[in-house]
Amino acid sequence: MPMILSKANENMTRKQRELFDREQLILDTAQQILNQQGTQGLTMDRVAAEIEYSKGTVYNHFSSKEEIISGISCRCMDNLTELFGRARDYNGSHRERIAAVGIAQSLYAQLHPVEMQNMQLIKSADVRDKISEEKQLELLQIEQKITGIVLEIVRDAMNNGDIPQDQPFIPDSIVLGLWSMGYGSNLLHMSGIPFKKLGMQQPLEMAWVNSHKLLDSYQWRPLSTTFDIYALREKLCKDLFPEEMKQLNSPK
Amino acid sequence: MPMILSKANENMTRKQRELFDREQLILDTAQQILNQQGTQGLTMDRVAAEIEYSKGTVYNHFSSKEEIISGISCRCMDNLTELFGRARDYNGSHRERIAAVGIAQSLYAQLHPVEMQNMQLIKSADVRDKISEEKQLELLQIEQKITGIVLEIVRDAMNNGDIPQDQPFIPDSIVLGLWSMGYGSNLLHMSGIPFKKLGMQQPLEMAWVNSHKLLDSYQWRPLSTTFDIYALREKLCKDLFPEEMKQLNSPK
DNA sequence: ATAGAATATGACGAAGCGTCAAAAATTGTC
DNA sequence: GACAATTTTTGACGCTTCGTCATATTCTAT
Repeated sequence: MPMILSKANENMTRKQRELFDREQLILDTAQQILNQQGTQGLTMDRVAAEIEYSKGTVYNHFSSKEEIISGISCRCMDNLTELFGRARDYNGSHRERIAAVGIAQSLYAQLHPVEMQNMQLIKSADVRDKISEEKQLELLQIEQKITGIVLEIVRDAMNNGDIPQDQPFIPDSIVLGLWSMGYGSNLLHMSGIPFKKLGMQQPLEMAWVNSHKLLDSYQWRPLSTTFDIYALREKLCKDLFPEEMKQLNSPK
Repeated sequence: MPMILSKANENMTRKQRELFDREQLILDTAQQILNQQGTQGLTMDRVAAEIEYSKGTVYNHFSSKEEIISGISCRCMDNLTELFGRARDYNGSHRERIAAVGIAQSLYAQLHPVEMQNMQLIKSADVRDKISEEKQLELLQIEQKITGIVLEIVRDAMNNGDIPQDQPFIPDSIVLGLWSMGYGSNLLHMSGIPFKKLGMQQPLEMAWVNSHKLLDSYQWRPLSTTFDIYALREKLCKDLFPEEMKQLNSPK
């Protein structure tokens, strides 16, 4: 069996580089199919045909369809991590940074809805059981990395005195609160429930309001009662995610 | 083709009653398989074998596997609705009632994890596309019913003066906030992420805390700073969900 | 009792997954 | 450069499941 490398490396032989490149090609192709035709449109035969190799070769790289999907998810989560990283490194108050994380998530969900679905899909027990131990560990590590970024911002804010420390479970509860809210909003956003028709606001829009409500409740200063959250959003979008905003607003 | 009724009715003929009963039998059987063997374990052939009819007969009732799953989800959502109804009808403050809704959701998630997964599964685009218009409408209507219960509690609270009305988007934003948080927590709870190992709290536990934080932020009186949320939880569990608590604590 | 309608059946074709023995390509050695 | 050993590729194959449909069976009403 061939040696497959999931991470690029300096001293790879030509052969290894070839294999690595093909692995990326498979993921690229699969992702494209996924975006165009959804999960059912993604079949191993189709991927094989598309990359002009045989099915067996595809199986040399990924032992199942689920492995491919989780491979795609890993890359997507890396991309999301990069956006989160920008938020963490933002030169502003901690409250602004944590807000930027929320924007990052929302932007990503809007720009890459299919990928977002996949990230959730691989969390379901059925799919997870079909993924190898290694891939599961890889996913977990990325997940930890993302959580770590958020946790770091919260801890820094606490050390900086922006959040009073008189409450239990902080910073866990803040992280989980924001995480749940963000996740849930995304899920509702993609659920196809016609909120507009039902005379309700959009979940993603409300997530922005409610996240700030939550942070206010933890007394994370400056409180949103002292500034305009929509002005902040515009500022952060412009400062941190100009490219993403352009993509979002351009006619696809 | 046979006439299939999804709703029970007073003046059904014997034949219609038979068909209706069989439809329930199929759903019961499928649900059992689902609980024991997961989504992949559920096949049309297996259902047919189990109910001792042929596959064609199963297809006379449900035109695809997804239709069965959404049928199960409808029944589960009805059950959840019943729990929510208890919360709404609770003889206590509005804040206590909305809190009871949160408990209802959390209890249901713990008692019926597989069903909860399914309710989320049918929201994914892939599955939704395979469900008939009628079933989608039925799902939407139940969803609206559930939302309506929560909305009703919030509106009553506002009319009662428990929530100040100086903020925009209320009550939408409260409903969506709680909904997102509840959904997200469930998703994380079932995601298999080892929060305990990572030194973090359990999502469902944190959802309880964070929901109250959110309500506090909307200044929904009485504020959680004036009472013990854990004592409240115990009281509500005892008053409203004694049977469910017993099930939860009994060794399955 | 019997015709006609309603319902049940399971063999069948299609599609997709994952495997594996054989074929092809690559590498190393003299 | 020839040749053996190893690695890689291939696609036909077996298996499972879905959903269909012509045929068989059962029911109903006269």
